[in-house]
Amino acid sequence: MKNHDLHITNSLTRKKEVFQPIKPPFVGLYVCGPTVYGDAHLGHARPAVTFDLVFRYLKHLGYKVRYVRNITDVGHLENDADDGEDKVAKKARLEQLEPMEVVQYYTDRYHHDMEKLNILKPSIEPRASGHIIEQIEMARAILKAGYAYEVNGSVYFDVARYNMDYKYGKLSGRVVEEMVAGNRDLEGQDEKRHPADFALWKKASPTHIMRWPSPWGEGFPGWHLECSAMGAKYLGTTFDIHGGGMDLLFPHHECEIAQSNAANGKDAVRYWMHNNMITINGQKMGKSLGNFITLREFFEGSHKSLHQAYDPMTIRFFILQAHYRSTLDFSNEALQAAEKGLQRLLQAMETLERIKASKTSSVDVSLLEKKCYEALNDDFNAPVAIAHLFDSVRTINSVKDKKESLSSDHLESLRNTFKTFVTDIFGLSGEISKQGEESGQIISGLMDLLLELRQEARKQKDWSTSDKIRDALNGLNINVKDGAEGSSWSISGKN
RNA sequence: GGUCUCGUGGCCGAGUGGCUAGGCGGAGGUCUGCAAAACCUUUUACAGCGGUUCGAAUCCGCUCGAGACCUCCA
Repeated sequence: MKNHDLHITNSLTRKKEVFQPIKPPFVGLYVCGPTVYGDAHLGHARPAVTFDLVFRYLKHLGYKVRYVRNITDVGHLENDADDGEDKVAKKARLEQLEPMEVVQYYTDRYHHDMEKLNILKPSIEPRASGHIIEQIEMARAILKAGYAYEVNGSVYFDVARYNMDYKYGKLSGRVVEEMVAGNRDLEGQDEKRHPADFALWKKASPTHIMRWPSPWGEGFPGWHLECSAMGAKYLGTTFDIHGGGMDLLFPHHECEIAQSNAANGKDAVRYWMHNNMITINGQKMGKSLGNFITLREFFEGSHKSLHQAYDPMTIRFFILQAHYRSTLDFSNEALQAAEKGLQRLLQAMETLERIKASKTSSVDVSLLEKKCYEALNDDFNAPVAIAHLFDSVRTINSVKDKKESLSSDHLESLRNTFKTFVTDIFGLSGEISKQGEESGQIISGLMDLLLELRQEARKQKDWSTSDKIRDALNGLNINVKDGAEGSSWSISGKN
């Protein structure tokens, strides 16, 4: 285990707290995954990248992390009214598919997008529909404890009753008494005793497709219950970190807290982490607003708002350049800036492999590693760590230009630090390495040959031949750069 | 209406009492057969008003503006 002084902003206290796992070296991390009834959009990439960073960094520090990210495939209703339709079931009805076909289709596509973004797979990826029994058991426990009631085959959480023994609303700062007045009128809430009550189990109407037997008749679980049930099953009744988007803070996470306390008599989560939203024209990118752009559309450039296609790594870097608790505003300009910046960073890493050590160093690079750790220990401040790395990029390029020098110790230290942070922790990788060992080797071999031929032409001042090679490669999005030490090349972004 | 967050230079974004983050863009220069890249210099900041302080972008108050949640949303 590395020595560290990791601080995490806990949404529950709204303060930065020292991170102390319950049972080191183990860490339990639960993150709310997607409801699989549509393609993932840019907004979905935010928690994925954020908690991928958390996962990677905790592992890097030496923790044994069990990372659970669920797939919601049942119980997520269009709205809170009794006639609210299940999101998955609705999609299935519209497309005339079996609900599980919808689930499988979008789960596969989600995985594909996540892989492109170089998101590590979670340790466990449980589905809500695979844990009906656990959810029924939890609902029973809550009923038995007296914090829920049954009406017509549905089970509702009794918020008012719960609030007498615990404090409902401590995460979102809501007060139960005040929630009645502010609540909008929703039809079909007759069964609930209090507007703030929420379903643990819903009776299935005769036409409802997704249904399971339960002590209360055929039905399906409420949305909030799955996370509580699956978190407890795989991470224990108390675990370290629970993450998700800020928009889930209320009611979803508030309900989770209540369910866990009601069922187990204690809080399930030590540290609540919430990533902020991605905005577009200053407004939240979201499904209901219809202003979202899917990740596939970004990768292909196939959305009318996009001026070009964006590499998944550009998206990843774009997200890492902002702190996870800040909103991040999308625009083509901002993404293009991220694309250029990432190229500069990755190019410097390649340069780092090529430059040769001197006897002495003219610059001090020993502090870089320390500064990067300090940044990440401060609530995973990736943008600050990246800024430090960019400072070293300038140094690296100056060494390449023979304006500065590095000793072999310093050079080695820089290489290690860049690999650790850029590759391992930030999960950023260049195009070439992703193409597989074999084809990558072939390409670099071919490029060496081409550049050698071009160099010979240049020696003989045969500019037409040398420019022809360069222009043709340019046409393939390969940039040729002539330096003092010969020429180098890189693959540029797609246009 | 309630709860909360935010307003930083052309753009994206760190910072949260004194030491002008960083990236992208613009301008000038060095290098180069040309180009690209790189390097150097440079440009425009902390919404407004008041207060606390030796000192505020940073703390407090007010005003204006934007957003999130209160229904599903990452």
